[in-house]
Amino acid sequence: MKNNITESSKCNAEDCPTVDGLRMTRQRSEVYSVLMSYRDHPTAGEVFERAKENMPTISLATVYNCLEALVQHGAVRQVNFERESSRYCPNLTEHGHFHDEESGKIIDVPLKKGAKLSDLLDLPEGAEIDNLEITLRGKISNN
Amino acid sequence: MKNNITESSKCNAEDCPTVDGLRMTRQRSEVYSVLMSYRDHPTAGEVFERAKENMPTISLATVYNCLEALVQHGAVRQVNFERESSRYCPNLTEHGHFHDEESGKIIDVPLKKGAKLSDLLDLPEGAEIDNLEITLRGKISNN
DNA sequence: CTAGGTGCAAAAGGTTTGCGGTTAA
DNA sequence: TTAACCGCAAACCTTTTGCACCTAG
Repeated sequence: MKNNITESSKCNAEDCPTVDGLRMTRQRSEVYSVLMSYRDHPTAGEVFERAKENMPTISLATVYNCLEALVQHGAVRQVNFERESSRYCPNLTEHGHFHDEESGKIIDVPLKKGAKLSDLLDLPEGAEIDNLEITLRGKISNN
Repeated sequence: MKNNITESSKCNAEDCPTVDGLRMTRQRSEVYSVLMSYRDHPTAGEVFERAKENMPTISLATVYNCLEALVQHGAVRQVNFERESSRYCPNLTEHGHFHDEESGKIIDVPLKKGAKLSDLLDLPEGAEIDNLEITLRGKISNN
C-alpha cells in the first residue's frame, strides 16, 4: 500500500490534496479533510455529519462513494471492528488497532520497527500478503 | 478465551457436547455439530443450509441465535473478514486467518509457540487484551 | 466537451427482534 | 414447572445501486 498523495494541488478547495489518478472533487476534498482534521476513526455516518457542517448538501451515498474512492487510491484506510460499521483512518503507516472497551476509543498500535509478521505467525507456504488487519479489544488498566 | 466444552454429555442428540452454563437444545447441538464436522469457516447462511439437511425445520434466526450463544460461551469463534458475512470457526487455539484471494479459501494461521504479540506491536501502556483478531488477505504462489 | 461524480431515493443484504407456542432441566 | 428457547416474519441498519443532473479536467 502506497501513499499517493502529492502536494501539487490544483484543487480549488482549501487544503485540498491531489491523489494520483483520482479525480478530485469538492466532496472528495471535504471528506478527506474531515478525516485529516479529526484524525480519530469515524464511521461513514460520522464523516457525513461532520462534512455537512461545511457542505450541507453532501449526501450520505456520496460520502460512501468518496470514502471508497479514497480507500481504493490508498489515501485512507478502512478499519473493520467485528460487526460494527466500518471506520476510516488517515494513518497510512503499518499499524493495528486497539479498541478500548471502557472508553470506546480506538487507538493506533504501531508495528515495531524491524519486527516481522513471520516471527509471530506460521504463514502458509508461499503466502503473499496484500493486506493485514490486526485488531485488539480490551481494557487499559491505569494503575 | 477458554474452551468450556466437557464430555459429560446428557444431551439426547448424538455427538452432543455439553457447554458449561449453556442450556443445550437440539438446534444448538445441530449447529455445533455442523461446525465440528465440516471444520471450514461457514457463514451463518451456510450453517443454516447444512443444518437443514438434518433438521429441515430449523430457522435462520435460530441459527443466528445458536451461533451467538456458542460464541458467547467460547465453544466456537466468530471471524470477520472486512465487510463480508461473519464466519464461524471451531478452532479454539490462538490463530489468525489467511484469506486466499484466488481460491476464496480461508486458512487458519497458527501463532508460533513462544511468540509474543508485544514483540510485533507497541501495545499501549497497561493494555489488557481480551480479544485478538489477525486477518490476512493475499495469494499463495505455488511455484 | 464528456467521462465520471453527485444527490436522491429506493433496494439490497446481513442480522436482530417481538411474539405466541415449545422444551430442557 | 418454568425460564429459556424456537420458528416465523417483520424490523433494522449499514451499504449499494439506478438514474437524471452536474462538473472537473
